[in-house]
Amino acid sequence: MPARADSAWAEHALRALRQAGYRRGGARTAVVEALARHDCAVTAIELDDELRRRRPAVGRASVYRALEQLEQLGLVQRMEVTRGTAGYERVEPGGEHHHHAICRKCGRMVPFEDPKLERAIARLSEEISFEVTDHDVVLRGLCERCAD
Amino acid sequence: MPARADSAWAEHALRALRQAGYRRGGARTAVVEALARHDCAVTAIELDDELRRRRPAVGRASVYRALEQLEQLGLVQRMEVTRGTAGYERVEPGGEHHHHAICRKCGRMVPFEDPKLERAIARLSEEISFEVTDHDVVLRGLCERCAD
DNA sequence: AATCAAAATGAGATCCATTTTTATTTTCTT
DNA sequence: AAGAAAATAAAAATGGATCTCATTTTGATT
Ligand SMILES: [Mn+2]
Ligand SMILES: [Mn+2]
Ligand SMILES: [Zn+2]
Ligand SMILES: [Zn+2]
Repeated sequence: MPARADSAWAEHALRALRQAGYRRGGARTAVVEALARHDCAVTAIELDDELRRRRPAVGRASVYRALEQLEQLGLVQRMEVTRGTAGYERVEPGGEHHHHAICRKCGRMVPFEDPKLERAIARLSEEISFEVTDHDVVLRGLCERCAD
Repeated sequence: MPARADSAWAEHALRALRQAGYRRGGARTAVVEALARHDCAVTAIELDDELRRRRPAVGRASVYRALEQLEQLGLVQRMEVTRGTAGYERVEPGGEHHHHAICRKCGRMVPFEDPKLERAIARLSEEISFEVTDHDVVLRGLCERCAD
């Protein structure tokens, strides 16, 4: 499960960025810290709203840029949360991660993890003629509240 | 595996549409037939390109409209094929379906199916407090050709 | 076959998340 | 401190998707 306000992840991410040759920069750091505060997927727009009002303000382009770099380094995971908009959430260094069940009615997102599922995916990844590095599983349906 | 040029699916879809109360219409029928011709995901833009040049031409809006209706009825499955663009492919009435491995470099999409994976998902769907009706699995990485 | 309300359609306008551009500021090495 | 490279922000551009609305088609009813 995602730990709330994971500052350990923030440090991990900042370290990895430096390691990858990126210089330190205020905007990118702000994005990392914001991501560390969220325990599930956030959209770039939401992050932009949070960071726009800062002193100094963080630009929208910088948010997208940082997210892309972080995704590239495997520090965040990108997924489509609603039609046409992507959500981002941090990836824990240990490799532990979760997937999501998304309510088609209200949009609520419920995270889950399942070792059996992961095992099936791991096995499958070996079998197919494809060098699999990531995977994504989305369950869709109705959440508790919306189920008639 | 997806059967090539599945006209049985087209008839099935057309029947389901009528059944759902839709009148018959040239544009929608053209979209159904186009989908039947593709054995893996196609984007709305690709369908639009195919159908625009017809006599009479099918409008972009009609393509999107038909796709949404078909998805609503569970006749097609929507998925994000590349950043920001959705792909659609037919859903076989029997419930058999496949998932995709997508190359992050060249975009190639390789379909696969795996009973063990499906079983893991089915079990999981029972366990969580969510009325799961659909699922989607995407493996990402490098295809044979692009793997260094 | 003629009528007509409802449904379907297509062209273009519009929306909006994301990307690109560009001028300016910051970082960091020398 | 100086300079080259990297980072940033604001604005413009892009492009897939959606909306609008005038026109055409459908299918039930006469
Ligand atoms: Mn997993
Ligand atoms: Mn499946
Ligand atoms: Zn819900
Ligand atoms: Zn490839």
